[in-house]
Amino acid sequence: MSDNEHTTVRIVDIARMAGVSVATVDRVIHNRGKVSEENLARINEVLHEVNYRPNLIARSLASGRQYTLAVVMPRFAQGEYWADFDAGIVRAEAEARRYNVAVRKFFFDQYDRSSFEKLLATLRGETFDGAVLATLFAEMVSPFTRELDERGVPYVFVDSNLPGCNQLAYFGTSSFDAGAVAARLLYDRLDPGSDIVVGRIIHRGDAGSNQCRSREEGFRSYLQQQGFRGKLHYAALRLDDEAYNREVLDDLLLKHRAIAGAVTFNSTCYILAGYLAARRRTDVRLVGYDVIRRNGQMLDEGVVTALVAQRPEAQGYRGVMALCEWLVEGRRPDTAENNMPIDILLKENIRYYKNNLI
Amino acid sequence: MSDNEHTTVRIVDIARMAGVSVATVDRVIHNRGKVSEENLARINEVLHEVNYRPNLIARSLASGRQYTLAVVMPRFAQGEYWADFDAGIVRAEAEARRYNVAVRKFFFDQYDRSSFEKLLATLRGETFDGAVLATLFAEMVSPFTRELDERGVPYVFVDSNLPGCNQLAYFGTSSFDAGAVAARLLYDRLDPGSDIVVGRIIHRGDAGSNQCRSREEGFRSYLQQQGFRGKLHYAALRLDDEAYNREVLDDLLLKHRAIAGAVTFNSTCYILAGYLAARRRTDVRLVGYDVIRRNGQMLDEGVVTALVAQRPEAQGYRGVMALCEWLVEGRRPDTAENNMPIDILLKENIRYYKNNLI
DNA sequence: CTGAAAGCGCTTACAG
DNA sequence: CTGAAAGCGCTTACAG
Repeated sequence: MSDNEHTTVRIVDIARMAGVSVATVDRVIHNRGKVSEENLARINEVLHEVNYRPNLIARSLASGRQYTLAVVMPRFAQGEYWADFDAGIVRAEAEARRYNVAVRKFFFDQYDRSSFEKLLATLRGETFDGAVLATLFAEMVSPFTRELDERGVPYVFVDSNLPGCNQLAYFGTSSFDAGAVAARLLYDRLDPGSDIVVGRIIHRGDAGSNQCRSREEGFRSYLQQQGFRGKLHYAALRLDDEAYNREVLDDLLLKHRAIAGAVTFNSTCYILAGYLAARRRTDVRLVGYDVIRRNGQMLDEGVVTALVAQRPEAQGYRGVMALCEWLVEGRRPDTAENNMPIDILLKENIRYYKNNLI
Repeated sequence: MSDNEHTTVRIVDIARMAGVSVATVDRVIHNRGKVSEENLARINEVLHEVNYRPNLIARSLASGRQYTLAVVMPRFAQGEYWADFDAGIVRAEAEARRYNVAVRKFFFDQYDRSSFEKLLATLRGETFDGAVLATLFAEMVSPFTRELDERGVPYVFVDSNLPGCNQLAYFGTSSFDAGAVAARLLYDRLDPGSDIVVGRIIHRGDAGSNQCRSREEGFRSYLQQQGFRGKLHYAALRLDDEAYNREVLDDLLLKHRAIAGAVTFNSTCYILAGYLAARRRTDVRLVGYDVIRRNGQMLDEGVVTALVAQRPEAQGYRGVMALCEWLVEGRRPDTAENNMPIDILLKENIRYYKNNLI
């Protein structure tokens, strides 16, 4: 049928078939306009006929186009939740580099909404071709995405999803269902009449993330369905004040003798765990979120019954790669809402969870 | 320091710095020999000095080198365990294509060792640049790897690891610990004195995979540690013979009234589940392996208490990608033994597990 | 609106 | 042992 020994169809082949030059074919492929109607039609026809697939490697090499991605995420210390997310970003970065995609990270303080406000101001002065946005401060993220829409900058959400925005994709768990999972894990080990402590970290200017709120809703909803008859008691704890926390918890546990369960809806369950271990309250079952180092230790030691986790590395990795594929190849993610697996960690399987990176 | 406006150092830059041509630099980079001692030394020095990083995209485009990977795996029907593994292969294939790496699949019948024998004979007549080997028939895989070693063909193991081979890497779970996880999940819901049924599928010429053996060891070891006082009863079941299975199980459950738990060590726990559902034996807790469709359904319906899973897609994906990176970039995997996460699925979190691909 | 030509960074014969 | 030159498939000025 042809004297062409190439198995893959190249632009020159298209050009020859359509009787034009490669430059014209290129214009059509990239919708750059400036092509006569008839050439446009003919070239498109050929393109379809041979099912043309561009060689992305050649494209990348030739174009020399550099993309920059902004990753907007909480500042973190080693061993904290967002460090795992960052590990995913680092992996994606290495891969994206091959396609001339660079990653710039922008940090805010997750416990200080004004820091996020300031960061947004900074972002307004920066240029980038795509953004990965951690949605902790939902009320501020939403309006900011309008600006990105206007600038024509695509963005991806991670951590928790936001309705009414034009996100290219979302990577994270269903917070509501993650709440139900925690409830199941705790309730499996509880009498229906037991009470439960809910540990909460109080921060300056932090009304609690919407993720935590959704988790709690899911948690309560599950208990209700199962006929839970006990009560939930809130313990307002502090991040680095062991003595204070001890006092609060001593008080609470003394007052409510029916307490046999405990839960936190963010990654700080090691605080409650530390207390229970110190007081030798092996009668209280504790369930929390995220496999950060200190939580993992407490699970290992048997103080924590179970952890619910959300693959932060995968969220980071896939967030970056989704933008990368969109920019470089013009390929949209198969699914916009990627509700990722809700992982369950027990003493018996936690040691392998670090090998979690995709 | 330089009038060169390039931020990345290219081969021409190296050549200029060393006072040679690009061809000579290329020879040094690829150890092709035929370079004088002094040039070799000088070029290597420059290479180190500037920390040269080749542009892989350009390399790939220029070399046109095609690699072929052989994936040796069980034949499967839709909805079966190896279909999930295959999904990972397919994803990796799409990615590897960009680097001129092609994938060829070679199938055997996992329940028929002679089929594997035949396949190995076929493989001896085929040429490929790397292989992903599912190690179900361990006794035959080991000697075959000697041949691959001689041919200089790198290989990766999946499913279960084999000692004493030169595998580039292994991707799979620790079968022993996966056994302990199943035991924990079952025992959590059992009285220490209850008996347990172990469901086993009997095949022609199949002595049982070493993966199942290891899982059972881990399972027993956990129970022993926890002070389990009941007995394990084996039920020899058939793949597609419901009537037969019913008879066997009716018999067993009648004889041993203490049975309150059940387990299978391969992916066929839906068989036991089907029986329990039909007989309305809600008093028997069942734990099994792998989120194949029929198992997932039974978990959803509450017949199965928990499933233990091993990320087959990730195993396939990472197996291919590891070989890809080794061949194209000469980069070895960070770790040779990649014991992947052991996942726990309950009714409450299974619906998100399909979004498991990396 | 169109095409010839140079170039992306590397590899590969080929001639010496 | 060495280097000049062509080419991988695509993009990008540039001249018309």
